[in-house]
Amino acid sequence: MNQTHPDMPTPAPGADRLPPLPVTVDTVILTVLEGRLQVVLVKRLDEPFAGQWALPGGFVHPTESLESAARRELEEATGAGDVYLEQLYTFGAPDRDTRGRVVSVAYFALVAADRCPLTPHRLEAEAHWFWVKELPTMAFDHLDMLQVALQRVRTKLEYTTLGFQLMPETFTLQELQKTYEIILDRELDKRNFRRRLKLLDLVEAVGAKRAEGPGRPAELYRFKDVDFFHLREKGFFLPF
Amino acid sequence: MNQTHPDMPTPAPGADRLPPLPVTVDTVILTVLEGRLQVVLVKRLDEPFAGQWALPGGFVHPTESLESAARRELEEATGAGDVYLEQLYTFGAPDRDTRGRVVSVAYFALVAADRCPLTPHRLEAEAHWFWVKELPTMAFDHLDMLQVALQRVRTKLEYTTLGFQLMPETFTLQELQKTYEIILDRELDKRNFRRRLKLLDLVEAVGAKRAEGPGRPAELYRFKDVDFFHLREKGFFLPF
DNA sequence: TTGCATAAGTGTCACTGAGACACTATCTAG
DNA sequence: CTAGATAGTGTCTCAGTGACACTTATGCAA
Repeated sequence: MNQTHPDMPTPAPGADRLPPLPVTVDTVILTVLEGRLQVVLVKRLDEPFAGQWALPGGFVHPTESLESAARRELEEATGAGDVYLEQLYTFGAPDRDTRGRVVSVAYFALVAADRCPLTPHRLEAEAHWFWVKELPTMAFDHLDMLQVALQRVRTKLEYTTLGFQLMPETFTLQELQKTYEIILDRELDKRNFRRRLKLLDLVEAVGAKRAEGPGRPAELYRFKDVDFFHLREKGFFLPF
Repeated sequence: MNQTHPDMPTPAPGADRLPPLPVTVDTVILTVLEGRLQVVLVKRLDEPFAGQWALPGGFVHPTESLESAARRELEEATGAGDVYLEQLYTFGAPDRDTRGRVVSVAYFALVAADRCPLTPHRLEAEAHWFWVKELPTMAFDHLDMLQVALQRVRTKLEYTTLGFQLMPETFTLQELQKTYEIILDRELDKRNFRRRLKLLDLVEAVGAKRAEGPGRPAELYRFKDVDFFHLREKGFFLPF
């Protein structure tokens, strides 16, 4: 065995101690807005990559957890608190920042469009929603982060209740299906989709209807309180 | 928006720069040995937790990637190179190390028993294989790391070819099934298991047989070269 | 008010994969 | 050559999935 042992003091002495590294969090904030899957990017002011777009991120403060740091970035970027947030992957290639070694813990967040005060028009110049199919050049390895996030979200959408995070309190089944379709980037069958929801007992009608222009008005639904683990035991899947 | 921007120089100046953090990797090294799922733990020599068992780990060197660091720890601990290694999760609770803030990127590895030169008897005193059902008290949050690794391995076993990493070059179908059973901690049906293998076209007979004492000798198999993504398209699952 | 356009909502059938289950084949050792 | 041990194989039932078309409820314009 070797004499490098796990974990060492921050300021404390240590013979085999190596220089500490800057640690940042970067957050992939996703929403469905205007019928498109969109991500928040902020414009960098400083070098390197000044003027380019990047994921919102920043340093981890000494006293906060990684998730707290990510949540702080999230709130600063969108104003939305109490949002679904999940650790994605940690990027630590030695050359990922041209200035020196920086380790970045990436998170992703799903924000319901109605809980997110930002729209493309209300945003200040330095932050914008971007359609994930129409991205600008991005700084660092942030495009990689986004790709990983998209893959993770699409995969988890099919076997978790992740998609619910993007819906408002009440919604029509068509809206829910549309959200799934936008994220998965393919069409789903209306009847199969609804059969599945009924089978898993995930939603309940609130008893009201909503008319969207002409045509029969749609029932409004809300999510039932389902505990995730119970669903897993029932063989939980949502592969529409 | 705020003025903390993603990523900052290591030695370079910066107004909003925060103190860098020690970054370590810890590796959950798993194998199936003596009919049990086992994990490598090393005995700590220094405080804190001196004398307790911990996952092999250490500092990330300035010039190596996170995965390289994990692989280095892996080789130091087991002598085995060219092993399946995957990033697991990053642990960064402010109080996870009593000496100060340390961020640890956890990895897990699957080592085929026959490629791993260690056995419980050949190991030096300070490192041992432990049955995952009979663990000593562990330092830091390393028990959490192990739990996360076990869950991840069990989940991925069912929809990837992860289990193949634990098999020698050639093997009998019973040995393969046994490996799956040990990791999943439940019994599998022999015929369903084999039907599945045949259906997915994952293995091929090498044409030789092996007699294990009395009884009909077993066919020897090897894994076919299968590309993972092709399998996913075919709706890849291995839920035996 | 009528009817036309629009969107919501609903059921069936065929196929495939999964789980449960028991016997036959091939070898070794005495 | 016989007994004991392990390897290897097929069927049936059930549940979930995908594909598919018509009826119902409303708004609006003539």
